[in-house]
Amino acid sequence: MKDYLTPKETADALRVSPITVRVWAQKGLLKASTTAGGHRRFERSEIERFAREKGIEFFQDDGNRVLIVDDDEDHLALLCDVFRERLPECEYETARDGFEAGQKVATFKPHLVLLDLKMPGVDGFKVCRNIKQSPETERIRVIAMTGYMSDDNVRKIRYAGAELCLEKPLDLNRIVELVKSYQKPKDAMSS
Amino acid sequence: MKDYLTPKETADALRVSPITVRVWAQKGLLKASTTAGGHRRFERSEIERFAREKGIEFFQDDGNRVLIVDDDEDHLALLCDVFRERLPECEYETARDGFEAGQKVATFKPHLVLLDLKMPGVDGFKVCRNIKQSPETERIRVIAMTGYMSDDNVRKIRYAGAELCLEKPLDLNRIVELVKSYQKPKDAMSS
DNA sequence: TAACAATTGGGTAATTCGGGAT
DNA sequence: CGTGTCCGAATTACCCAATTGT
Repeated sequence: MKDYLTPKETADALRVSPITVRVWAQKGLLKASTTAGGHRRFERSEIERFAREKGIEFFQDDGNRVLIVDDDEDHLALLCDVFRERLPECEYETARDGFEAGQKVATFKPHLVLLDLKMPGVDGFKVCRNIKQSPETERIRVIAMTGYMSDDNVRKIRYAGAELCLEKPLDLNRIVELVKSYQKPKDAMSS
Repeated sequence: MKDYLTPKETADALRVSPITVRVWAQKGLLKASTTAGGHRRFERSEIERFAREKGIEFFQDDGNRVLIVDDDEDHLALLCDVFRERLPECEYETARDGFEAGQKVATFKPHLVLLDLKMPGVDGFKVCRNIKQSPETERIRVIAMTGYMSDDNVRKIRYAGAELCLEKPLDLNRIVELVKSYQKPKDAMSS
């Protein structure tokens, strides 16, 4: 996912004409960098700031992005393949440890995280808590996956903010249906 | 660390499509060497020259950013305070675990990471390796800190790509001097 | 070595951009 | 305040065979 937008993309995202975006940029309301040829580029974060300030909506959130976090390479590949085939309309990214998960959450901005809890050296609970604690990421849904479905585990992960906890081995049909049901709703009633 | 960039990497750095980079290369605006198969490779210094000549801040590399990674809240606060007082010209961010470290590396884009290796549930070696493996972050310097300065630890962290490894408790004067010495050089004479 | 996905180069056409006056 | 139009220039899309990296 690019971290910058062209003027037209920015205009589409703010539901405004490109000319208006240009004027805003000229007035300095919307900070921009420029390409070598003088065309403007806008940082995603800057547009978010501007939209928040003006109280308008930022419509760049098309597409459903799913981040799969698992330290088992094979398991990761399997999940990816299944999802890509069954839900090709989503984008997928993967992470093998906490660091990667943090990077991908920050750059890929997933709507949904499939989180394996059983990673040696990586605390899945902590990852979940981190996601849910920051205002920037708290709206990301988290589905936990664990091989040890103890009451304690379930309580802890729900407390950490996960939507639900699945037991491994996974019922692939079920999880595909779940992810489908967590896709971004088409009617975004805000009132 | 690679000293050349592919067209796509160059395009990302200059916030432009690969096609545009190709056009620039064809016009001779951007000097490039070619592989045996005819694909272009761009030197980092050449890209910097081009960016400077066109007057674009191609990475807003004004300011020196330091990320401090430590799971000990007190230690973290202490280091932060010391640095803020002794090196007020730098910006500082903190991370308490791998996830946060990933997030901060992606968003804060530090030039230097002070990395504590002794974090339960967080593998500092892995964090270092992650940073050094990705082209986006490989240029970030890493200074490791450990309470257990065994030969094995030192070897491992150097192998993971860290610049050096310090023993805790830290010599604060020394580490301040070190960070100072790792600041962005002011004279980037290219000719 | 073979296979495979992602990237690249080349050329032309289409789109988008910035600026300014309106 | 947001937008349409004109123009020259910058950027990108599209085609497809070849290259690269794993």
